[in-house]
Amino acid sequence: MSRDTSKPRHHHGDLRNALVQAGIDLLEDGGIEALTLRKCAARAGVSHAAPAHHFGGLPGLRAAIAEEGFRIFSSYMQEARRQGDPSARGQLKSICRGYLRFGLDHAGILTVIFGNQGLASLVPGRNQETADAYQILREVCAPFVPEGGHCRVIEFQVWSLIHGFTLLCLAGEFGPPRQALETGVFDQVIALLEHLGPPDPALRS
Amino acid sequence: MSRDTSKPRHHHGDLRNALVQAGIDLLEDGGIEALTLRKCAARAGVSHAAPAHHFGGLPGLRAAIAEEGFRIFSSYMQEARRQGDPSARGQLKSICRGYLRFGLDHAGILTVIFGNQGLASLVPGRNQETADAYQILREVCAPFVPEGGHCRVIEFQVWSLIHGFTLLCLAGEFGPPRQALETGVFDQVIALLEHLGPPDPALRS
DNA sequence: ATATCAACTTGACACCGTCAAGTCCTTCAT
DNA sequence: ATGAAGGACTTGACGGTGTCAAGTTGATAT
Repeated sequence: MSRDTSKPRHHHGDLRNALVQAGIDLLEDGGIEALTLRKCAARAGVSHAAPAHHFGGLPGLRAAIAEEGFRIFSSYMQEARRQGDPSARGQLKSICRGYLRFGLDHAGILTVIFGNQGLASLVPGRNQETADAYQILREVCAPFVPEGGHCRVIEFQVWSLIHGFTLLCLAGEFGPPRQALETGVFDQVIALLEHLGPPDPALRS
Repeated sequence: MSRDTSKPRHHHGDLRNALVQAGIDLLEDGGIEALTLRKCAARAGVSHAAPAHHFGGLPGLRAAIAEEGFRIFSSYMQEARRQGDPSARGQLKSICRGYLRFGLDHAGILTVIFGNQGLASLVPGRNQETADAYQILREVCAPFVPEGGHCRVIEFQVWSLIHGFTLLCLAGEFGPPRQALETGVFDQVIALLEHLGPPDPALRS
């Protein structure tokens, strides 16, 4: 027996998650401008002020979506590492490719994650998924850290390069975004990574 | 004899430029969220619908601001090239530094220029200032293009690296943004450029 | 059975972008 | 000089938005 839906129900049960999912759907459909507290509420079938109750306001909703978005991002990174050539360079190339693919697949989520005030302010102290994604970057970069060098430098270099490339692709600066993955432009750009310090011989393919 | 300001004047004379400047001021003060047609109008002392008359709507205002913003960006690039070490690598480092400095000085403008839909859609066919800024990048990258290589590849690599680093700095991913310029982190990151192809001997310092 | 309290609704407010209609002022043809 | 034309700007209205205060519902604890 299904519940009566003709009258407003006051305990949705899982409204918070439903609102986050509704927000992600709006984001994927209409971009960052379409993400609205009231539209989230309407899509979840609740009153217009319900989201504010759970998230405090629009920034809170964005933070919750960023958290979930990072979970998706992390899954892209893990999948990329699984699929990539097992060599150190193959792994690095593959996660860069995964980064770009995530950006093209989920441009709106990327905007929310790294948008405006940045992740740092959205999710103070980070969360598990953030740490997971960054850990993958660390691991894949590790073989390229020169003896006595700072691992952060390599990570920052790789992160900056692929992040910038992804955003400029989305902005259309390199031509039609989808084309970037299919043509060789992407491979040529990350070819710069070939010039990184010599990978650990133990991990060389 | 100054004009009567007690009654609304219907021909401002230079309202379009005044509105763009008001918009830039709003952007610098309160970030991208503070850029509003009505606030622009108020700051310029005109009615709330005046901006729409000149720019068609909010996207049009953003496009006009992006155009002016690119002029500022271009001046940063030119100044950087003037100040940099005259060697090919010194020039490259200096314009990267100029890019980052522009981002830190004018985060809101950077957001408008490369935000969301990207410059490509904002200024179809680009304009002179856009071409100027890109020309500087091309010139500074030229010595690093390997024989028979595609110059676009080097340009895309450099652009991606510095763009990504700037945005991640602004997002706070590398710690307090201002610190990035002062400490050596920035130099370490763009040290990746040291691995670019050998500069033209004629331009080597 | 009753009190408590979180979950959600309702209603209001100010601000926003946009549109239609109106007013002012310049310019240009006569 | 005069009048038509039209651009520059105003006024007023509309629906959508975030946020707040107050109310209502329903599960839970006593």
